[in-house]
Amino acid sequence: MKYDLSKKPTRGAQRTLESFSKTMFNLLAKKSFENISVNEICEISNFPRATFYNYFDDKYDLLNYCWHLLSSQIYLNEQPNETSEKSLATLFDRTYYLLSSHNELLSAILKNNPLDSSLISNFSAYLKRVIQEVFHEYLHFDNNEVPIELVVDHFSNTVMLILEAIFLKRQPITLEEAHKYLNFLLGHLVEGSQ
Amino acid sequence: MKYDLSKKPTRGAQRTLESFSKTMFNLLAKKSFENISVNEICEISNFPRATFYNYFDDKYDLLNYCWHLLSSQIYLNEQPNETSEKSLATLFDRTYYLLSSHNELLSAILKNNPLDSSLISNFSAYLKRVIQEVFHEYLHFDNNEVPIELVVDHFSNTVMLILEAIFLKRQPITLEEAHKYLNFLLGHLVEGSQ
DNA sequence: AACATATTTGGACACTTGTAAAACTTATAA
DNA sequence: TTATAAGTTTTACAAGTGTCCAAATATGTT
Repeated sequence: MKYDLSKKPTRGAQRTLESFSKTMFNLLAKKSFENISVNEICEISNFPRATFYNYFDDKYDLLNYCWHLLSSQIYLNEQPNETSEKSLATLFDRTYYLLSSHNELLSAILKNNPLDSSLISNFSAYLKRVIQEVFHEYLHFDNNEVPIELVVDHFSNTVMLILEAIFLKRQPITLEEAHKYLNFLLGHLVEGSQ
Repeated sequence: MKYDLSKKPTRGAQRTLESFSKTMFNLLAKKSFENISVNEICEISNFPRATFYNYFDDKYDLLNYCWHLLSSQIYLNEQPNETSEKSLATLFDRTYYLLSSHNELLSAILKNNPLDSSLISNFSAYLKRVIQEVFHEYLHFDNNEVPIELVVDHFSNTVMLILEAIFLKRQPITLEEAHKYLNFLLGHLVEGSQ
C-alpha cells in the first residue's frame, strides 16, 4: 500500500479511499475479480489512474484494503482475561457475526467468483491472518509438547474451516452445530473441556 | 489448461511442455514469480508466445502444471486398506519425502519469493488439494458427530500445517517430532490412538 | 487571505497480455 | 507421392499495466 494508513487521512484522502473501495465492492458484486481492471475502477470512481497508483500498488492492494475495512470491526470490544475455551468460542462467535453482517455482500461476490478462485482464497487467507493475530494475543495455552505457534495456527485453521463451510461453501450449519464441531475437533486441547 | 493432459502427448508436445516447465522452475529459482513474464519464459524456451498460449491460459496455469509435475509422484505406491491412524502417518510421510526430495529447489524458490507471497500460497494450496484428495479416498473415518468432509479437511489442514513449518518456514523439526505434533493435534480423532 | 508544502492530475512512455487468423511445417497413412 | 490432419509460427491488434514528470490544485498553517 502506497498510502500510509497510520497517519490520519485528509478529507480528500478519505473521499478517495472510500470511493475506490466502494467501487471495488460494487464491482465484485457484479463481475469476477480477474475481469476487473484498474482502468474500470478509475472510470467508475471518476479519478485518474495516477491517483489510484498514489494510493495502491495494484488492484490486489486495493482488495486487501477492502478486506481490511470489512474485518477491522473484529478488533472492537475485545475482552482479554478469558480462559482458552472461552476465547476460542468468543473469537469464533465474533467472526461469525462479522460474516453474518456482510452476508448479502458475500453472497453476491460468490455468484461471480468461484469458491476456488484466487479472490476467495485471498479473502480466506486475509481473515485467517486476522484470526491468527487475535488468537496470538488472547489465547493463553501452556504446554511443552508442541510449539505455541503451531497450536495457534491449528486453532485458526479450524475456526476458518467451519466458517468457510458456513459462509463460503454455504452449508446449512447452525451456530449450535458449529460449536459442537469446534469442540469435537479442538475440545481435547482446551482447558475446561468435557 | 488449454492442452489436454489426458491424451498422450506427441514428441513435440512433450518437448514443449518440458521446456516451458523447466524454464519456469529455473526462473523461480532466480527471481520472484510476479517479475516473471510470459514473454521472458518464451524467449528463454525459444518458443513464440502464441505457442505458449496453445498450451497454457497464462503463467499461473503453467505454474499449476509445474506443481502437478512436482506432486504427481505422491500418487504412486498407494496402499489402501490401512487404518485411519496408519494412513494419516503414511500420507504425512509420503508428502514429507516428496518435499525432501525437492528441498534444494524449494530452498531456491523461497529465496526469491517471500513466505506470504501469492506464489507460496499457491503452492501450499495446490499441495493441500492433493492431500485432501488422497485423504478423501483412503481415510475411512466413521462418526456421526461431524460431516466427514470437515474431518478430511481438518486432517489435511493439520498435515499441511506441520509440513509448511518444516519446508516453508524452515523450522528445524525432526520427523519424529513431527509425528508427535501430529498425534498431539489429531490423535484423539484417530483409531488406535493412545 | 497568503503562504509553503503536499497531493492530484493528465499525458506520455515502454512494456505485457490474450486473442485471432493466415501461413507454414511436419509426420504419418492412403 | 500426395493428402490430410495436427501442431507451430508469424503477424497484428486492442487493451491493460505501472512509472514518470511537470503543471495544476488542494491543504493546513500563519
